[in-house]
Amino acid sequence: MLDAGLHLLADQNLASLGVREVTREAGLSPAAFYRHFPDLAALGVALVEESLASLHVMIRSVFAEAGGAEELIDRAVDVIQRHVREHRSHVRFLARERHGGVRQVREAIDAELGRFAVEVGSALALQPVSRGWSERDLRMLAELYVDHMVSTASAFLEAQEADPARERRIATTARLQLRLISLGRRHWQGG
Amino acid sequence: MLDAGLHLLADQNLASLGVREVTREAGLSPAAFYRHFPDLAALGVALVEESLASLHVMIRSVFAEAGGAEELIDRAVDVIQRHVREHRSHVRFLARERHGGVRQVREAIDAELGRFAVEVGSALALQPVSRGWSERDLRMLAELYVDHMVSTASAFLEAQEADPARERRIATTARLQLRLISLGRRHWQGG
DNA sequence: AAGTTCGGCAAACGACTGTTTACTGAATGG
DNA sequence: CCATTCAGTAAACAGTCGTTTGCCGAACTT
Repeated sequence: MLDAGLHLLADQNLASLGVREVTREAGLSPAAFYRHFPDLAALGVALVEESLASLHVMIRSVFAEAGGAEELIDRAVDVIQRHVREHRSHVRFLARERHGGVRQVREAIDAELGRFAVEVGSALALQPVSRGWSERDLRMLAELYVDHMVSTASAFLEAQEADPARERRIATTARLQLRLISLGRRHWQGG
Repeated sequence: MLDAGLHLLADQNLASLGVREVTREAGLSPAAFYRHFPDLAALGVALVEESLASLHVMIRSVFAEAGGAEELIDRAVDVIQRHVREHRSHVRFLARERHGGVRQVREAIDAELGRFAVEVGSALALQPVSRGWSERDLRMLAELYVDHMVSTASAFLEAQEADPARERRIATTARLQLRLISLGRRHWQGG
């Protein structure tokens, strides 16, 4: 049933989804829906959880093996690109509902994205480059990285309908941007 | 009628909006809608145009008077914050429909955001700091700024429901991030 | 003054909606 | 082996929906 919903949300958004629509897609009767969810909002929240499970795995795989700044950047962009490719529907759902019409879902996504920033922050704190950085500056940097990741993922999402050239352009741009940020990081001295 | 739509889209998204709903809000009969738009998508596109008109004015006001990097950063964040405050509905609409369920609207927003990046790029090219920058690097930087602006505006949007403390925190973070980017810019040498 | 466009209305069409109810068979557990 | 939970069904409820049609007054145009 989650799969049915996700499939329908490919070109629709949660607020315009119908109970009957979902059950029809799933091959069930309308009443069956209420056996599993009270609301469509509840189904949305369930989809958020499903979508974000893989995200934390993803970030850890970036910082898993150490390496210079360049390798880290390349690996990060690669991981984002692959993640969008392999979890297209989930990523699209998150992008769409992040500012969508259903508050519960919006808040669930934002909360999870916040936890994500904290996780990135801890990983950054362990890098030698961050020696002497204040808590506040570290959090600011983590948020910058997360926002950048979100933007990049969105860009991949729109491109990745069989347009490899545009896809490569996005990857190149993302790498350059990360390199510029990394440069700013090395010359940072206090806020 | 545009106003009625915009008002309803405060807690809904375009795909779930109904013709009857809009006309009811506008105090007209359902049939009246079709005198002005063939579709609800058409109404959406009209709203996009209305929403983005003020954006170009806004950016020009940032670069209007010159000044050091610091003044520019402060002014940019100020302008974004004020813009979100004064055009709340329009900004919310853009954020919501940028990845929303109606393709025509999505594409209209993306196209306009692209033109926006070009405009920022030209402005950046005029700054002394950009001497020796390649076309590609300039565009990359412009996109980074635009993405950052979008993220910041979204953050303001969620906060600005009578939560001034969180609002200040966002402004501070945005300024720090821009300062870090500016730092990376000064030390950039070719891609 | 005559004609035409413009923006509005009420009414009607069938199709689709969310949700509740009462019922059924299969699995589970004591 | 009997009771209970689980996951499903069909049918019905009163609404709402998008869209078309025919009609009407006011405002321009010529």
